[in-house]
Amino acid sequence: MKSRKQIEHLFSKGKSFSVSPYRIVYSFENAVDLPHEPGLKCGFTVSSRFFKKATDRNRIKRITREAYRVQKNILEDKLLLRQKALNMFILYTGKELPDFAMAKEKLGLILNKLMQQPDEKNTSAA
RNA sequence: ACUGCAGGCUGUGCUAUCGCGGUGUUUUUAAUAACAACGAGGAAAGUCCGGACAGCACAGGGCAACACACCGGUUAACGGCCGGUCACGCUCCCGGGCGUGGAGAUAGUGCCACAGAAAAUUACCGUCCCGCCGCAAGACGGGAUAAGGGUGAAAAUGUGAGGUAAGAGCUCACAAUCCUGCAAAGCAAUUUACAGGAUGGGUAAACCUUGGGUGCUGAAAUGCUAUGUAUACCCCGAUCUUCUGCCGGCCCGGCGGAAUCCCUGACGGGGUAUCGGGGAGGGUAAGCAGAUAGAUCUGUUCAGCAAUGGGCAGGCCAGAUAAAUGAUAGCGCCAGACAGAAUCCGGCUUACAGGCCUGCAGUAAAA
Repeated sequence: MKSRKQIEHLFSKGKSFSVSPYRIVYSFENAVDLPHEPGLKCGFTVSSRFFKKATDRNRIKRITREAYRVQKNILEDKLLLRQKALNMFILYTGKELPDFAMAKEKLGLILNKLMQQPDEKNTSAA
């Protein structure tokens, strides 16, 4: 996610949940622009309140981004199947530096949880 | 070889797979895809100085504010750097090395804790003289005195002699510091020498004085494009779509008459502009420029003690905009410190595991 407007919209209107050191803000949209592309946009952020050094924040974002990249294709397939777009933001709320194995495990849990969210939304909207 | 000091350099490497950023080439209508090379630092940090660049302001001068202050050089500039000079301190193998500092305290005002009599026209003790009382010791009163005591970070330049009632730079000799003049050396700071004068506590990161200097704001600067309320509103100017009479100080005003244009089937009703400039408000949060070829980098050579500068040859070396360097596996070692570009440079300051190099000194061994 790169657009300031989309991010502001996401944080004001989106839903959220937490998985231990992470907090996820997400919002499903109707995929109208590109029906053959998975409309999955994601951003990452770390609070400078807990990590004052820029190197530490970069490290956390890189590890999280890599853990997301390795596992994201299952979510893309599911979105393509349902013709939905998903905007999401992943915030790191922990206070200690994570390692990659832990980040991979947690991102797996997060993606699984997101896979089940579209059903809920469709039923509630209907 | 080890130790210490000083200075400089470096600061995980390779292979494979997957992935990220802009660029180039090819492909595609385009999106895109494939391939290629490149892709954080010595401090990118703190944002402390100085510039470039941009916008605004700007006759000249003054006031205020701010920082600067031995001399010369260097530079785009600097409070940086280099070289020199003086004072003080530390070290020393006594040649030197290192550190700190440098307009003015003799323009003026203020301040100097505690202690001490007194912190700048100093009299507590002491010393001396006079008066008075007393046999005397001495007490009291008046004066002189900065030699001695004690306090302090600091006490009126130090030593000796003369001098005196006792003393005092009061006088003299030597020494110290400062000022003035002058000679020699040096671009200069300054050094050396001579003559005359003075004896004055410290503090200017207290106010202040002197000198030369500084416009203000920062890339969220700034310029352009697109979208759009919008044929909106207000003001000004020009052209014009009107002509004419009366009222009114004037008018784009009011009343009357005549004519014309547009919309509407018509009565009727409505409209009557265009262009340029400005004001006030709203919307968008997109793109491009700024923005990465430069006080540039590498090598070499010349000038210079050096900082630095010139010449020649070659190179192009991050450019994002929620913001790119990661993951996995293997090998290697001392097991990877401090730490992440955001307009760009020159410095300063601070942080930093380990490794390497140079110089000096010491110790030990060998020749």
